[in-house]
Amino acid sequence: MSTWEDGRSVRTTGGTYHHGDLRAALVSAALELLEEGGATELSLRAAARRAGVAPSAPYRHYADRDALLSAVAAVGYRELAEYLATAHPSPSTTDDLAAVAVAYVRFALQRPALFRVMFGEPCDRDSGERVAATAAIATYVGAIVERCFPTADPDALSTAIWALVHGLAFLHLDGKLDSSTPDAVAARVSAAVHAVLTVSLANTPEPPLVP
Amino acid sequence: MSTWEDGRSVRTTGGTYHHGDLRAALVSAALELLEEGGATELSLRAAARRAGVAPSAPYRHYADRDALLSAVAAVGYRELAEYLATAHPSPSTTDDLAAVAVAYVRFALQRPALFRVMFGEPCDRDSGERVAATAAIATYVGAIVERCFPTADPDALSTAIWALVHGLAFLHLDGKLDSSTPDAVAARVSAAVHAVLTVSLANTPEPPLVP
DNA sequence: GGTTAGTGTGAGCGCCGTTCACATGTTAGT
DNA sequence: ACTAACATGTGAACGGCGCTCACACTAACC
Repeated sequence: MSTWEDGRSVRTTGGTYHHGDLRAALVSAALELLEEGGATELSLRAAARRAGVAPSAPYRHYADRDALLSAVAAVGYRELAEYLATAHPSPSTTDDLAAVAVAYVRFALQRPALFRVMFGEPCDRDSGERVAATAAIATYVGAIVERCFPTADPDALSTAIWALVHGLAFLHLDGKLDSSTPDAVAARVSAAVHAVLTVSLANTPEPPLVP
Repeated sequence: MSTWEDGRSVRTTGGTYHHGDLRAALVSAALELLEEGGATELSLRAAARRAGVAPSAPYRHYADRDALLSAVAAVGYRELAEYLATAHPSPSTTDDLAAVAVAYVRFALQRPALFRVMFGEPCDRDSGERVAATAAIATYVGAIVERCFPTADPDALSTAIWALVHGLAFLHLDGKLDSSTPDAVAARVSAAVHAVLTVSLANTPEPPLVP
């Protein structure tokens, strides 16, 4: 015993049982590791080390590494949702939409490792937390699109918008698009969103289909 | 010696030196592992095992695991380019563009592990092979966009289009969008592309800015 | 107070990436 | 042709990883 000598006993947030709430402590530890050292540093053992327990302890709370990653991803989704809401409470013009898009990409670039855990890893696609969180994002985007473009096909357009912004995030994240300064990124994202939303049918040989 | 008893000696493609061209053999082995077992199965040791050499041999040709991954990614880029060119040699309408988009997403879903190596991994962003290949993709998309939308801002619109398609690929890959049947995916991609390219300015409160 | 279930421990398995001293085969200089 | 230099592959080793299992402790319940 006496591995930990401080009062890490009862007070951790949302403790569901008596001593220590390791479950939550592991998620925080994992998030810290992610912010500090990127995805490379995130291992079950490292998280356990940081939480002050033996390497095997996490398995009492998470079936395997992927399960912990899913929990981490879930808080990532929540934080992304908050971040977007902060960027604009209820976007209803293309400019508002562009602002939200910029925020989405900024989140990805500010917390690349977390973003990659949320989206880049194939793990536990079907975890309940994950599908719920992504469904929330989808409906959020859907609501925006319906406000901005009431006459368009909401399903197609909202997946398109999400994909556009998501793609911009990943392309910047992977260095396919220059992301040296935040301003340049913001400008590019904004320009891309506006460009795609102002392509007039006049540019195409086909006649416009009135909705 | 006699570790390998077959004729794996001189004939491997593009052999630059005397016996075996391990460099290329490792890439093929890595590609095979990727197709067979996903990203989990891809390790330097496994590739070396499959190539019939000791675990340390690869380090004569690749500085580390990431370097091998970059080489794998490079062939992935080439194959993606071929695949897109096959889908449509010189797209010039929105329908052509949608067809290419569908091909892009289909490639991602047919070879998910390879696609993830190409885009999902943060490794060796600055490897020469990688930047060359992605530059090729960018200019390819740029050419299409210029043919389809001669009056639009080519830079903004082509990054937007690439991001849109790339985002669609990743969202399907990660299960954020249902990808149970190829047809459903193709329909969704096509719809998204068309939706985003037919949003008329009439839907927005702002007056159109003539270019 | 004693049983029982929930939690954490410690040792251990096999795999991984990576390094290093060494062996081998190829090439080049004379 | 002989040797020196070099390029390539070997084998053992290190530490870290995910994961499992038998065991110890501790809280809770009867």
